[in-house]
Order: sequence, then structure tokens, then C-alpha cells
Amino acid sequence: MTFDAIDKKLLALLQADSKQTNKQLSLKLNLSVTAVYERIKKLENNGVISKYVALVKKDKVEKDFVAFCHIKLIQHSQAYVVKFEKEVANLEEVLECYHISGDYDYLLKVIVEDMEAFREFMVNKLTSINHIGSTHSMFVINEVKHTTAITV
Amino acid sequence: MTFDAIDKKLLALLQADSKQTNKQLSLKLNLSVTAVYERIKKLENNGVISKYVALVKKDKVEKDFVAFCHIKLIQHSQAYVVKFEKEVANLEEVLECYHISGDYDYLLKVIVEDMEAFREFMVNKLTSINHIGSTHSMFVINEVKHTTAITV
DNA sequence: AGTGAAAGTCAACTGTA
DNA sequence: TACAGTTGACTTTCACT
Repeated sequence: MTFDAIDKKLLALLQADSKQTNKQLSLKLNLSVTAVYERIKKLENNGVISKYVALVKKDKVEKDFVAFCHIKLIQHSQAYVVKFEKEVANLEEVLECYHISGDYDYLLKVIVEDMEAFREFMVNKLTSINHIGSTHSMFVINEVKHTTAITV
Repeated sequence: MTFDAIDKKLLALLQADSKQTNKQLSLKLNLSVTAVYERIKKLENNGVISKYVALVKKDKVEKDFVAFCHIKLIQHSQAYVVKFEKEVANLEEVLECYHISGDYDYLLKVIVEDMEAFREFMVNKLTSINHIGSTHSMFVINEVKHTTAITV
């Protein structure tokens, strides 16, 4: 689907705060409540908006340690790759996993309680997955920016 | 604050779908509607839930090209660092920016339309920020996992 | 901390232009 | 595609356990 200026602004508003009422949105967009309602439904039905979620503050739930892990596989046969991706996706500590270009095969974003928990995660969970050749971890010293909002 | 088993389950449910009504949640948690309401308010007031947002599907808005950029600064005086972090945070293409340990200083997650848009971003926006020493980009071939939900 | 019921507000669906 | 009005469902508050 295509987006006019109002759609784009609406998406920005909903990505910033999805708990706004249609009336609040209608005032910001200079539209009627029904028009806002119909535009939102259209965005939902077309799969542009995939879901609505609550965002949790890491430091409030003692999961303040973030690391990025590069991973190289030993070999890259279809079966190995599929199995690795499935097992990694099942790890709750892994929030993101990307197959990337470059020296390593994968980049993982891992979130745990502290360095000790990270060590445990590496030893007991990640490297217990077979076919991993080598890993290289980078620790987050400071989160400069983190948003889920895509500018349309 | 501390979380009992019900809080943890409630956080998981809200991180999966924040549009559920308190009635639906009350059934899943075997609680009254009011009890659910009060637990949610407590999580919000304590800052555990920072906000509610709509998640947008990248491929539906032609922002399907994701890259990770390593960045090294020329020098690391306080003034340079602050200025760099501020300017990077203002770039809409940069969804995430972390100060990290290792060979490079920063890791950025960048989302744009395509390779050409990425080239433009690098030339016109990113490297036009002063003090950048070197960069190293990795392109996402496939997104294996991506979740915003933290397991409490 | 929990509950049930009352009061106010909203989403969702009509009709109509 | 936009609007206004109606209805049932929801959030929020309150008195009480």
C-alpha cells in the first residue's frame, strides 16, 4: 500500500505511543475519529502494523547487561544452518539474531543480568549448540540510542 | 520492585500483545479485572513498563535494508564523544547506537530502503559527522530473530 | 492484595453525504 | 473517503473483604 502524509504521521504517532485514543489522534491529525479509526484498521489489515506491545525497561528488571556476539559456523550445509537458527531463536537471552555479511556468519544481541550470567549463557547455552566454530563478543558500555520506530 | 509469578506472566503477556483487554488478561491469570488493572498500573508507575508502541513491519514500508556499522572515532575527548553521540541519535536511519568494547567504539543499527540509500546515508549523513576515524559495515542477509520482549 | 458493582469513556459498527 | 450517532464493551473508581 502507499502512504500519504497523514498515514506517515499516524504511523509515527502510534509508534511513539499506541495508547492514545482515536480522539487524541484525531486532534493531532485534524481528522474525525472515524477517519482515524479507518486508517488504523487499514494499516493493521495490510500488515503494516504487525502488533502492539508494551516495552519494558531493562534496568528495572535486572537485565542490564547487553552483549553482541559474532558467531562463525564450522560448516554451512543447509541442515546445520537450519538447526543452528532454530536453536538460537529459542534462547530467551537472544533478542535479535541476524545472518550477516562479513567475517562472521551471525550477529546476536544478548541480554542477561550481569557478566557472570553472560559467562553462564556462553558456556551452557550458546556454545552447547553444535557446529559453532568461533565466537567474538562485544559488550555494551552505554546505550546511546534505542528506538523501535521506523520513519516512513 | 520485585515480581511474583503473576507479574512475570503479566509482563510476558503485555510484551506479546498490549491490546488485550484487562478481562482477557484476567482470564489468563486467574485474577479479577481490577487486580489486573492494579498490577498493570503498578508496573507503569514504577517505570517497569516504559511505554506502549505499535510495531511496524519493515518490508511493508520499503525499509528492508538493515546494516550494522562499526565506528571508530579519531579521538575520544569528552567534547567529541558527546557531539558524535548527539548527532548520531538524531539520524532517523539509526535505530540503535551502542558504545561498545572491542576494536571499534560504536555499533550502529541502520535501516534504509536499499543499498543505494545506504550508500547515500554513509556518504551524506554518517561520515559527514566529524571525528569519525573509520567505519566497517555488515549487511543483514536474513533476520533470524527479532523480539522486543524481555523475559523477566 | 484481592473482589464485585457502579459510573464514565471508548472502540466498533451503523447510516449518510 | 469522510462524517456523526448509537450500542455494547471497556477502563477506572469505590466500598468492602
